[in-house]
Amino acid sequence: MDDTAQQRLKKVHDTLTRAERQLAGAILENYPMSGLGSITRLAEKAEVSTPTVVRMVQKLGYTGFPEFQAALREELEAQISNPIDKRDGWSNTAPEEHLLNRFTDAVIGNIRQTLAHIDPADFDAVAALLADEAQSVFIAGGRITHALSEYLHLHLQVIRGRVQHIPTTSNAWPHALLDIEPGDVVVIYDIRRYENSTLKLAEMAAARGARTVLVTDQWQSPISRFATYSFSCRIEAPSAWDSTVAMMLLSETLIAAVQEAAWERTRDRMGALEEMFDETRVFRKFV
Amino acid sequence: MDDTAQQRLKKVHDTLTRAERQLAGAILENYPMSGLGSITRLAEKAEVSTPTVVRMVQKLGYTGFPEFQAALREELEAQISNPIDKRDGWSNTAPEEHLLNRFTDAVIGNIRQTLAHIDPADFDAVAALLADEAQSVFIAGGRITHALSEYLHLHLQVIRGRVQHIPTTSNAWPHALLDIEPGDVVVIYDIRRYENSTLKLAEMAAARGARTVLVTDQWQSPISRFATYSFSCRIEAPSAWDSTVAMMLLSETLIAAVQEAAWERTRDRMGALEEMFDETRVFRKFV
DNA sequence: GCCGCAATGAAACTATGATTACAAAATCGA
DNA sequence: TCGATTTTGTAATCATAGTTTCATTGCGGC
Repeated sequence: MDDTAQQRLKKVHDTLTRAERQLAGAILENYPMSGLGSITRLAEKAEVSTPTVVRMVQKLGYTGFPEFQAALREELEAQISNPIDKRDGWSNTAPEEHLLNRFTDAVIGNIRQTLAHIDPADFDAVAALLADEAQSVFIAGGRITHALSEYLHLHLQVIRGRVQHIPTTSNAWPHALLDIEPGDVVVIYDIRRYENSTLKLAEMAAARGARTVLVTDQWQSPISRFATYSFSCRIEAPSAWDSTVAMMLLSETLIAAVQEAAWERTRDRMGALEEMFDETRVFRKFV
Repeated sequence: MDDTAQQRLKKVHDTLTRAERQLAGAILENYPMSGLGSITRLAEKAEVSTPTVVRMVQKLGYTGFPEFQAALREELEAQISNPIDKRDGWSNTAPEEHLLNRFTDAVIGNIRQTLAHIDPADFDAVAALLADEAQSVFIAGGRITHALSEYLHLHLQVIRGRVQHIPTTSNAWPHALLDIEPGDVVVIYDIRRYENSTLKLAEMAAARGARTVLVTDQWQSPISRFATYSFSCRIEAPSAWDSTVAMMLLSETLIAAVQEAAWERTRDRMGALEEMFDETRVFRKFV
């Protein structure tokens, strides 16, 4: 039982209570610095009471806070005096070459590249477009990107009305086109291998006078010819498949921007949604 | 006058008295650790009295020992914190405070924290579990996480057979339980607000002898009580909603790991899938 | 050698930190 | 839904850390 405090924290993590977990999280957040101040500051930072801190460090096996703190200091000292410990990886418990670290490296690279290529003006313009209830919004995704399109749709639905999801994976999508009017916005996710149906959809939407927002990969879907706005995201990963994390990030950031632009409305709609959830909970109980 | 304590110590070194120099030497001896204990221990170690310590740190420009100590902590933190954090701005064309940069900052932080909490051994164990076709795999997600669960399901389907998706948002999920047998694996995504139906599902799956893999947020879904393996991901973001990017990253990394573990099979299945796509493309043309 | 000044630590004091006891709140199980 | 149990924070208590006061010591000049 002479593990590091970090190891002990993880080991007992499951047996901890809510407040204690919250505290454990705060300690691990910038370990081990946060544990070096007074018990009061640590408690404040974790938004728990000081007795909770005492109780938790005792669960960890220390006699009290000072002993815990002394242990932290020792660990820290060992860490600094040992220059070999570079802390390069993302998971410091896994070796550098572990897939967790390799994959994360690649994804962070993707994010960096993606952000570097996005024009903030375009981003803002698209956010404004999606926030404006004057036109309808249609969201379409392909086989892989279906999850993303669904995710965007789910959130936009809360923010505004007149949002429709078009899954191009089924063959019912042409029906959705009937509702598209000039000026409407069509958001399309399309990464390799680019699908025929999605291209067709973009083409027909453009023909009907819709404005198209394309979220694609770095090689650019053929749809970009029809697109009013186009964002290319890096999707490379050490895997047989591509990584859509960067696209997810862009989508979430868009959602946040749209929500910010239409906050009054969003708040009202969220409130109404909450109420409906509360009502339906009665039904859930019978399931 | 905002040098480091070390610089200040050297600067005023000549103007110090005998006992103070002795103290300064002790502090510099293993800087900055020795300054992080109590004033008493530092005084003892330097073989001077505590008032001497107070007087000297005041000569250094601090109001008192606590302020001096806080300065040391800050220096130390800056020293050990990961340089990747220090990046100013992800999109160099957008201002620092643009949502694109703020959101990405938060997400990168989430990823780091998430990775720090994941036990590589657990990760490997889950990957092996999901790669093994001996047992069936069931994947369930809630309202927000439905997209993630669908994404995982889509990919696992290519890698292996006997994978089933359970959308807990519909009320048909209890039917899926009929197929669960002891030893089967149930992957559940659950973030706040934790849903009753998902909890119920986990409970019933556990009762049927299934092994549960939980992907949850840092506050931990109540399901963790039933879970064989549990991964907590940071989901905080400057938005009215949470960010599931870290969960997406974990999911993709899992997919990559499973695919690697069962590469022969995956390759065959991917090939067969390609063929089917080629055939069905004929149908698409008529759409 | 004596005086005076600066330096220093002992001790008293104050403030803050850590712990404990207990009651309120939340959660759980029937 | 209600009672029992656990969790959690408030407030009181205790301990230690930090500061200040002041007497003692050491040192240089007269």
